[in-house]
Amino acid sequence: MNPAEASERLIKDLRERNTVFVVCSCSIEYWGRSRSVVGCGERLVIFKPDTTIIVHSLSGFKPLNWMSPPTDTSVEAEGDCIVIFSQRTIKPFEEIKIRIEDIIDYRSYSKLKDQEKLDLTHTEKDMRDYLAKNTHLVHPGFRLKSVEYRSPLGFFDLYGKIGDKYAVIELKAEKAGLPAALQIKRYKDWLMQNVKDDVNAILVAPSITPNALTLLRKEGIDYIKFDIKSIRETRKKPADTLKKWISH
Amino acid sequence: MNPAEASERLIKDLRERNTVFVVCSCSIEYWGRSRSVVGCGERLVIFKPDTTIIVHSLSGFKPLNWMSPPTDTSVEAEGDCIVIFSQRTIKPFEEIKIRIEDIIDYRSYSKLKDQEKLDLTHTEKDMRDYLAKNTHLVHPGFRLKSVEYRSPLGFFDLYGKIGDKYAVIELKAEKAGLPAALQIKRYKDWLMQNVKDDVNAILVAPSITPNALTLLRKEGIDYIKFDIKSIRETRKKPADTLKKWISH
DNA sequence: CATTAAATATCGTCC
DNA sequence: GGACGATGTTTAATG
Repeated sequence: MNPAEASERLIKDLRERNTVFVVCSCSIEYWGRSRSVVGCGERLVIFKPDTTIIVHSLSGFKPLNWMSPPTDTSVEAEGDCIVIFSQRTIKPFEEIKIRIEDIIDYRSYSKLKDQEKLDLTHTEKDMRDYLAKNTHLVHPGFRLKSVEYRSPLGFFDLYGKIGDKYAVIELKAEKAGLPAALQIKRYKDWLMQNVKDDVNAILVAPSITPNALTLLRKEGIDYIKFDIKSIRETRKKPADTLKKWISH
Repeated sequence: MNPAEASERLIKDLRERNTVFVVCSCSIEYWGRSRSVVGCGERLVIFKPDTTIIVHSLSGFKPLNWMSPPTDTSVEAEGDCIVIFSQRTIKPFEEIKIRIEDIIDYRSYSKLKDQEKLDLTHTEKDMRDYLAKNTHLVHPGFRLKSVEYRSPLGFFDLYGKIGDKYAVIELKAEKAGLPAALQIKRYKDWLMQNVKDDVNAILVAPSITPNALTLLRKEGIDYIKFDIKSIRETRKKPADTLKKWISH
């Protein structure tokens, strides 16, 4: 398979929206939100049916380079190389040029199917839903008025009253840091200025950094320890399937 | 290749730190920072030499599931399936179980090599370096004292004086939003409380959201439009290589 | 190891 | 399409 043939095959595969996997030596240039250049090395290039392009190096979670769909892509042989040039067709406009110098393996797959959706739980959204139904865990006297209340300063995760006082609740599914503390501080400040002098503010999180806790103390904001992971066991089992493994 | 044989081969490949690429029908469970479950579908599974595991579905940039290194992984045949169980050996501890029901393609590669490093430019760091050398672009009278000044509230990108007044400069390489505006506001507030009454604060960014600009106006903070992409052309060319494409 | 901030962040959602 | 916030964010730098 010479460069011209390889180009032809890739063009055909991309046209047919096949999934393509190429192990190759390549160099890459990227222009867009930032710019990047990398010299020749052996990498894994993936073309997905939705026109996503991903280039993985041999280490780490993050791709070396990538293009998010929708992209337009051209392929051509250029001497001993195959040059792939791809442009994103919506904002932010981006471009990538992959110059393949040596194909180590080329695989393509048609008609791959995946109907299943990922069921992700124990996120901040789950925490919000759970505490909205179990308001006593926030405070015995908390009366919920609104979930995700849209204030000019941002969303109040939970908003309501405790006795006569308004109460704003900020939730974090993971350890709360300074940004979270500052966030609820400005919610409290805003409420005290614009709604009523006396306001309850509570930060709910599984843990908190010392700096954040100090700030809360100073500002008269409560911290409540709560971990959605320890409460919820709503995880579904993976769907059983009737499909059998076919031995060859 | 039956499940027992496939397991053996995968175990061998993982032991030898080969790069492995498996196209298969699989279901996946994840426990860790959150939890996820997904039923059986056709996906691309990548095992990297550094023990990274990535599962890509047929669309989108983001993997369906993944494990960041370092991980320990076990593989075993279980009836018609191959079950891969992997645990992260450092914090945060995480686990993934991939149940492969049908292998469509199995490829492994040894001795892949990639020495090249990505050269990324036009980032905030580049912008900082550039403006530190061209302070007049921030303000004709700006005298730089410190880059990345460590204050109790965080880093001041640029810090110095304009005339008698202290000046704090916050840089954004992309459009500045509310978070950026709030960030420099609290820098300014802190300086006015702890250093001196009168402080210059300037946000430098290529563009800004209306909300953020309104807040800056209200707070007496200046906004300067500056785009590092329009200034810098420091991008290197990809390294030429002597390696020739070998036609078969 | 914890904290902090940037990132080609990506992604969803609401306006 | 812009703006805003969560993310299994990841990654790097630094104390």
